[in-house]
Amino acid sequence: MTVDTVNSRTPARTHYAVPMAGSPGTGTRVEQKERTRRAILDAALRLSEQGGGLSGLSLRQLAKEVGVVPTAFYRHFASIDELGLALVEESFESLRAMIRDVRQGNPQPAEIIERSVDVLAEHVAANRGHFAFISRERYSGPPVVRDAVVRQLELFERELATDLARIPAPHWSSADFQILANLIVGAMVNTVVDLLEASPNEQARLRARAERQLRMVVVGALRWRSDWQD
Amino acid sequence: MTVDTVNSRTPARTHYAVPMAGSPGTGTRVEQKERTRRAILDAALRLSEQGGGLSGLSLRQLAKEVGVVPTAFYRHFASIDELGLALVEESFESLRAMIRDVRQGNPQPAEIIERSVDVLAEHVAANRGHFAFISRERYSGPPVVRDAVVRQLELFERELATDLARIPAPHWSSADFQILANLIVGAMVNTVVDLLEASPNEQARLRARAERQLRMVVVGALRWRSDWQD
DNA sequence: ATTTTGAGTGTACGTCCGTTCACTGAGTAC
DNA sequence: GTACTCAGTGAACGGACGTACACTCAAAAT
Repeated sequence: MTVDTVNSRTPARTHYAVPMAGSPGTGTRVEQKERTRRAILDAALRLSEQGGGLSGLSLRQLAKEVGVVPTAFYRHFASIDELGLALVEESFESLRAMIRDVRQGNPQPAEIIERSVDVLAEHVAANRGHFAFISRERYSGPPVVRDAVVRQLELFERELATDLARIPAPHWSSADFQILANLIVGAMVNTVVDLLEASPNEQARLRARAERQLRMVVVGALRWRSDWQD
Repeated sequence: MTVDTVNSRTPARTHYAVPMAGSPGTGTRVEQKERTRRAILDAALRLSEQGGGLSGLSLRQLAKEVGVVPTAFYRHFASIDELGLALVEESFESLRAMIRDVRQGNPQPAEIIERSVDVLAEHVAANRGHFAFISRERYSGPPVVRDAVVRQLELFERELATDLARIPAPHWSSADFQILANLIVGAMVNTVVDLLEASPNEQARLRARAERQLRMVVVGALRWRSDWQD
């Protein structure tokens, strides 16, 4: 019986004991753990983009993709919700890297729209997973994750509003900047969603569309007086 | 054995044979079928709003909510996808009723924005389920349903573009109207999403925001010349 | 009065799910 | 060199899922 148990388990080791793809066993224990954690995060992004979002993701499916037994998941996250929160964090880090990228280089007002859209398109292409995650889980997704995304997006919107407040607009209240920021963020999120499932030449069209929309909005904003109505 | 079978099945009839809530058995057979169909559609809207969207909806859950045995579902729809398509149809019927409601009465350009937003808010409040369904399944949701929603939304956008094309704007191309319509529809869908989970006094703020955004966009549009750039 | 129809019933199946538990064994601290 | 730690294993559970199948029994058709 003892022999039986040993025999039935030993071969499994050759399949599982070194679970990660690519460069397997190298490194210390914490490095190995981090590597598995990354593999889980990546697999979760990949699978939830194909399947029905994060809520439609199963532990077993995820574990199989990573090359690990289902229960091993719990060594890294207490639940799928917590995994989701980590992905929110990561995805918005992507987004903040993007605006940092926009800012650095040139604050010339004339080019800023074109440059913003270019950087947006680049970052969306380079970080599909993160942007798809944000725009998807914003509406579907486990309530906790959904709330986290919405909160981060509101934060981002407020930051944009304070940025916008530096443009010279005599008759504007701070509420007006907030409203304008909401409009712009909404339009850009819509652009991202469309970009994510567009062929390369459609992407060019979408970039042109985004630029024109931003220009329209900015032109409207410059002519706007908050005391016109209401 | 035969007796056993009969005995074990007979009592169930008293629970299920007249399944619908409210006014149960009245009417012809086709009326009764229609009543069950409606109950399924309503329950699907209700449950998918609480749970994880239409993709997170289970046949058994749905059947229990309706007060019917799971397999009875197949008398009305071949699959959940097909049920989803019926809901898309119904939801966009709601939306078209809304724009009909905007049009009738007054085409005064000065009031049209205020009236549009008012009607939007009313219809969203009156048809929560439909509007929530559209904005949710647009991104999550079974691929077939998702595609149907996206297609209908594009259609709606094109209709708005032709409506807009009647405003006097000398330097506009038809592509410009399309782009403007996209911007407006996007902003309104965002408004709907926010309205759906807002308290009554927040709803007033959101209506004011939507009005201002529309005004900003329209002001920008009127000053726009498509030959400015690109 | 009879047959036919079909919405709804109830059982049973195989599959996947999340989570528990005791375990192994290589890397680490002592 | 020994003891400890802990990422990963694998079996087992109870429950929910979709769907098949044969059935019932009033309403509709004849």
